[in-house]
Amino acid sequence: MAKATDLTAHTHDAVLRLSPDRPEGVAARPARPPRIEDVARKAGVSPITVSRALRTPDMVSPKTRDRILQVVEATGYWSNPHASALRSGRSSIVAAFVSNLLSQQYSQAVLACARVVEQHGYQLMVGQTSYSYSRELSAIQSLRSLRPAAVFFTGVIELEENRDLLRELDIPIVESWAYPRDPLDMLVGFSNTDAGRLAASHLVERGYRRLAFMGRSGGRGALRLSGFAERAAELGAEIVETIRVEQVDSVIDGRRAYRTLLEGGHSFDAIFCANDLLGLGALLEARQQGRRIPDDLALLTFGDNDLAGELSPRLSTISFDSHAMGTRAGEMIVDRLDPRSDGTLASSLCLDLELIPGETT
Amino acid sequence: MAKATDLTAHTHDAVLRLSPDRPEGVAARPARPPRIEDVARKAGVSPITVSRALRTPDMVSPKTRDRILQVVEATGYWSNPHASALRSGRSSIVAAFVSNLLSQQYSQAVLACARVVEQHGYQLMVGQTSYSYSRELSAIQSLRSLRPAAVFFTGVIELEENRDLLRELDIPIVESWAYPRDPLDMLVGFSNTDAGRLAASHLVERGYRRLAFMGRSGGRGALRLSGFAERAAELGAEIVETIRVEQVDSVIDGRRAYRTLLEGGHSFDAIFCANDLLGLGALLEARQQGRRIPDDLALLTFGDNDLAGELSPRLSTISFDSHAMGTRAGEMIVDRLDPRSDGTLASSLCLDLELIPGETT
DNA sequence: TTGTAAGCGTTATCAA
DNA sequence: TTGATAACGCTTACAA
Repeated sequence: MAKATDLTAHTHDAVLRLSPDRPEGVAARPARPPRIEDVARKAGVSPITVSRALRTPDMVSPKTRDRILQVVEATGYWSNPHASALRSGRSSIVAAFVSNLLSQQYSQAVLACARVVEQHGYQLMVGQTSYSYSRELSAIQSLRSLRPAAVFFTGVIELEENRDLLRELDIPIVESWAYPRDPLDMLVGFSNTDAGRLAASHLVERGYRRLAFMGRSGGRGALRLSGFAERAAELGAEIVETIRVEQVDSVIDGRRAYRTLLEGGHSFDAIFCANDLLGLGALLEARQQGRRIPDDLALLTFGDNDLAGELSPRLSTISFDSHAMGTRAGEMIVDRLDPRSDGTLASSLCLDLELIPGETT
Repeated sequence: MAKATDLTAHTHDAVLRLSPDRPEGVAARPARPPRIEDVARKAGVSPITVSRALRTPDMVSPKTRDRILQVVEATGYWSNPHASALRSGRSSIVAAFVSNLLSQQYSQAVLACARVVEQHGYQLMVGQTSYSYSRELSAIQSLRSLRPAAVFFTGVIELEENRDLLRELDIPIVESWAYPRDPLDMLVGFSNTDAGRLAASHLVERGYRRLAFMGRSGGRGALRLSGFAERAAELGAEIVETIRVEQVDSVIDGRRAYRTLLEGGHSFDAIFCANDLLGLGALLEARQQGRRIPDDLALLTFGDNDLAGELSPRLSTISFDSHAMGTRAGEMIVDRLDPRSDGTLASSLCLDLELIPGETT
């Protein structure tokens, strides 16, 4: 790939420099940001009143409040989140932990969540847990002193010890991407078991009987497989081979999984790929190897990947709305954190799965 | 897409619950995390010595240090980042701002950067600026009181006022994704102008003369276009049409751009797509419309998207290593923050671009 | 090498 | 409705 070097000549980019109209004589902002005390002095009140004007405006008289807000505006005051967090024991940070930052689905959910919480004055801090219990533990450890306002996981916490630690944080927690019976706190999920069942139903309905499965070996992959196997058995179809993959970072993993599947030597007429990149990779590899799809081989994938519907043939897929998932998670969080909330927002939600038939089944 | 509902029955996921071997009689951890004072008391030293043992181990005698670290381990102590940041005026947060969180390239760079800084005890906070000056401003505003240890931008800061604000933070700043003459501080970039020039050279060399361009209308898109136009003119090729797109979120935008291009009515034999999703979309749309590639139409794209090389036909592309970019950015940051650094690490780097010929030119 | 004292900027608590 | 005071947990500055 690209190497760094100073030997080759590179053309400098003629980057646009926009100079705003800055009034004459206005000095550059001071290096030290204004403190609450500066605002208080200029508004002729005490610091605590400024704090109240910003945090609980109802407790300050409209006249005083307006004067303060004017000074805040003029000085560009922004409260120091560290001081605030230290004193109050609660920060304005919402922590989000993603199993894999490179996966578009997780990013999408996190981004949607960020949009919602940012509108309510919180900031999203993203971390990665890499599907690992130890990474999960150190992530949670750091939360203990970070004291975020809330946490959002793109997954559920399995390790009992980590669950205990999280409960002790005593903050809103949103788990997602599955539909367990006993979430830690709040949940925006979908049923992975149903995803597998739906896959088997669809494939059998289309006449396929010799089924293969490929998916991640971890938690949700296993759930999808169990639903798939269960339903296939009910319908009298056979699962001839199961390919488990440790980590999926790119379509290349899907190509590899497909080749591994072939090496098994079993004959199969359909594959359920319980991960979007695996599905994409399998499709590309199978086509390249000259398999006619879906005549020689049917492919059904799982995941909210917009590329599935764009390829030709369009990939049949079981999908859910990861953007909505993040939005709902954000809404649950800000609702729980809002003292004026009436508490009627559901704290557990199971999103529907949608089978989007393409041209591969 | 998927709707949320409570009407449909969903199968609960039988989520694995792992119970670790926890020694009998050991109480659950206290809800209040241990403070430095707790550690100090147990180790028989003063709090400041604990602080030094963790932050500047060389200043503490090995014997004392070991005793302290043992207590730290036993108690699960983790310093309160807010208190630390408040007192020292510097937090362990590295802020990263991405133009578009959904773009794989940016995520990849940010993730790589996160890996590096996390190994040095920093935590990455991700924000999005959405290619907008006002979002950029509010992002920078929040940095003033967050006092992060450093900032990483997947882009360069154009607005002079925002540049001033950033300079006043007086922390390491890494800009990227371009090669301006005057970076704010540190830089890991590549030349967008050269990317455009390289594209024109390649297409003309392959015999194409009637060229079209599609790209984002913003800063880097404009730079790629200018290099492309410049070089095309030098080589006597004509740019028959230019499609500018405001925002690119998915391959669908590329499909749309291609259709817009057709509506122009000009004839062209090659397109340079200065954005990977535009290129992917254009390829899919052109193929669907029955264009033979590259006989009827050549396609060259720009961007570090691993899918380009996986499709058939493989997309010819001008690529750079976004992962390396993030890694370098992280290395620059930790080097600058490390008091023991000898300061020999280059603070500006221009990555090479690589033309990867596929089957579309 | 270790310790003492003070303070970072905010907000909880109590008082007016 | 507003204010005085103290404290959140850590690290700087200085002293021993």
